Amino acid sequence: MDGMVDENGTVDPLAPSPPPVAISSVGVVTQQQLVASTNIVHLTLPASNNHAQTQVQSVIQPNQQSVIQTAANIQPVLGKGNVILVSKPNSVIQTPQGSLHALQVVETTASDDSYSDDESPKKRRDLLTRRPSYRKILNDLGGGEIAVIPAGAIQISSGEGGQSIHTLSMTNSGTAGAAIVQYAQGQEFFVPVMAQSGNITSGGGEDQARKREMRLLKNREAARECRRKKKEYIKCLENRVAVLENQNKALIDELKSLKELYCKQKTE
DNA sequence: GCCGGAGACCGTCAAGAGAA
DNA sequence: TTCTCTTGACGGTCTCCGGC
Repeated sequence: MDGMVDENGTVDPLAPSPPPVAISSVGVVTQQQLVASTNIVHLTLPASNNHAQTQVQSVIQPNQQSVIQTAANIQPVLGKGNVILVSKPNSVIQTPQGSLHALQVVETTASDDSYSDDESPKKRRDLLTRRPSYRKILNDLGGGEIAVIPAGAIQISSGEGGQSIHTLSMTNSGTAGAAIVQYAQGQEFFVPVMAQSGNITSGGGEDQARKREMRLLKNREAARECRRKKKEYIKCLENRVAVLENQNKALIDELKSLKELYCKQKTE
């Protein structure tokens, strides 16, 4: 999706992504979530007081400088050689030639095999030219699991040894077609319910109407999902714009100071 | 309060792509 | 070839806001 920069420096968000990279932590990075094809990485850095943690967002471009954007000001927890602008709402950590010692960029082999060597040239070209669907983007972003769930409450065990059980409750599950599934922390998603086998009629007109109803219901839900993904995608792009603008600003500032330094040395 | 424009959201249709 | 999924396009509804 990103990583295609034209001669003007503009990034084409619809351009295909390079193979994703994973960030392994060295020291300060305690948690990371790889957002693969957009190459946006969410990191959680320990704040200086050991209480709060600081969310940062990074855009990793394999052949370019990396940018780390922070949602809030962070303390300079990284080693020497890094440029950290903590006075601005969106800080930038520049890593020219790997000067960001806290992070290592490593190639992954497991998360994406779409660039394997035995791919046909045609398929490769398709991958390079075709715009990925929002679903693919969202899957790359780490979400997007779709499940068909029977009516009733579901418990999910996410911790080791059965700790941390979450309960999903389904509302309006008695209505035909679908139910809202509510997650414990207020998140909701919509699950179409499969037609019960006893209710399916074999009559011509009625069957047609039922089929149409099902199609409309599915499409309605698909459209809703598509819009949601599109919004998320646009948000992602906006974040990226902000990150790149900050990077641009930082580079301009750096250039300015280097120029001044050069002029000073020249006059001496 | 009323009206009109803007923006957000929704449902539906249609076309294209990919899977079966 | 058929089916399903995804998404752009279109029109409708609702809400908010500024002007009158």
